[in-house]
Amino acid sequence: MKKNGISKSVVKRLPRYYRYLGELLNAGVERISSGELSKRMNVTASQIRQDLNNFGGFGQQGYGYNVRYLREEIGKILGLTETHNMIIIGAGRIGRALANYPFDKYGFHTIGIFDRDPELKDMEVKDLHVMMNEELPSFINSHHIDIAILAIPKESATEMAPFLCENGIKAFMNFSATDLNGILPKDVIVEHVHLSESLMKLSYNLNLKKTDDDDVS
Amino acid sequence: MKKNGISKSVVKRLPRYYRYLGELLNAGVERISSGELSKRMNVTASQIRQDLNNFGGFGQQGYGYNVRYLREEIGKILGLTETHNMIIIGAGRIGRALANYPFDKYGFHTIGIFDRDPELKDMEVKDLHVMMNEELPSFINSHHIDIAILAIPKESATEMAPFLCENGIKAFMNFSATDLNGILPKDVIVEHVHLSESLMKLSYNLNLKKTDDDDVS
DNA sequence: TAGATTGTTAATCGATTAACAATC
DNA sequence: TAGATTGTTAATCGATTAACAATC
Repeated sequence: MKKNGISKSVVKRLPRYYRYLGELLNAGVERISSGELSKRMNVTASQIRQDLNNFGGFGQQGYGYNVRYLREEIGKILGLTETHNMIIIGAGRIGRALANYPFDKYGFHTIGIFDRDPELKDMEVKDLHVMMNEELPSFINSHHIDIAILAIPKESATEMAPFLCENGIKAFMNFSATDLNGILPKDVIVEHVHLSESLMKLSYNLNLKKTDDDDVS
Repeated sequence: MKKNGISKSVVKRLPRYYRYLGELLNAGVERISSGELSKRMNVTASQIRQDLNNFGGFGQQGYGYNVRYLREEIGKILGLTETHNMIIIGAGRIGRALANYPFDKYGFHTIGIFDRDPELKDMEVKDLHVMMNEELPSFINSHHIDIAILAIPKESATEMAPFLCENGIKAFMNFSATDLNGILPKDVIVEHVHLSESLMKLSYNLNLKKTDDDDVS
């Protein structure tokens, strides 16, 4: 197995580069130097060059980087040249909102949304109809699913995630308040979105600022 | 101004400690050692002790940490002892889903939801009625708002965020695909939730795994 | 060619882990 | 008291920044 030499910090920055390059492209900018980009993105030019050179030399001395080309290359690295099929587990407000979210723009297509509540069966969500959890195994079996989005409470998530793995799911975007620790095969990929914890970080910083301001006065 | 000596990496872990301690408390666990907690959380015991000792000595040699006490102290550090009022900008699916999200559990109360679309005016969302953006200044003025959640597209966000700052907002939870770079006062706090970029990270890792698997076969 | 800017090596900085004396 | 486990210092590791030779 090829060892993965790229650090998480670098990978986390790739989508951000991709986004800025997209904006530049839209603005009709043809080329950009690491120095210019660093100013826009509020990072060091050094970091940009280091990050990119993990994957190859995409620039040219004396010229900089071709915006379109660099964006395409980062897209390839991120796997955005292929489309990804997703299912959403949970047809509550969050699940439905995510089904309507414009992920298609980047090739992430939601092709199924599931719930356990019979009341929601067949409910129309975007261009889909809510299916029951019992239908999951056969659906997964007959479609190629890359990602399952868990839009359910943590109790359901700890139950559903292993079940989905048994049925072949290899990657999750998890909105529930659990890390799914120790209940999934080690090769399964999980991306957590802990909304409450994001608010807590905000709260911490607000609290900090308040204390600082008090010191000043 | 008291300089903030706590690193972002540490702060990011605090809500997670808080969550695990809450689970332990619910499970009736009275005390826990850094070693025990480290196993559950998949971090080193050293890191836990280092992290906590940034804020004070909450443990006791030979005993460990009292779960209830430690959780309370982390709650204080995170500012969860006070309630926070929030407004949601954007009454689309995401905005409405967030209005119904159980943030109240941690003292984050949504007291207003706004949109620019007259069609949505007065629409019922949870226990609220959608207000128009024009009403924002007077609403902010007559209520104490800690956080504004931006559940709008990036074009609207780059317009609304500075406007909200002018009207006294000091912290944002930003769901739009922009960093709001350079358009806000430096003391304003922003927490970004870039959902598309989370999917891209997933995609990167899926891509990586696929390549690795190919090497093996 | 001269100027600009990359790719890359070396230096610095910060975060994580290890170790252990203090102490409950 | 002896055993356990913290708080904290020291060592290691990794990530970021600086510097500069290569080169377009």
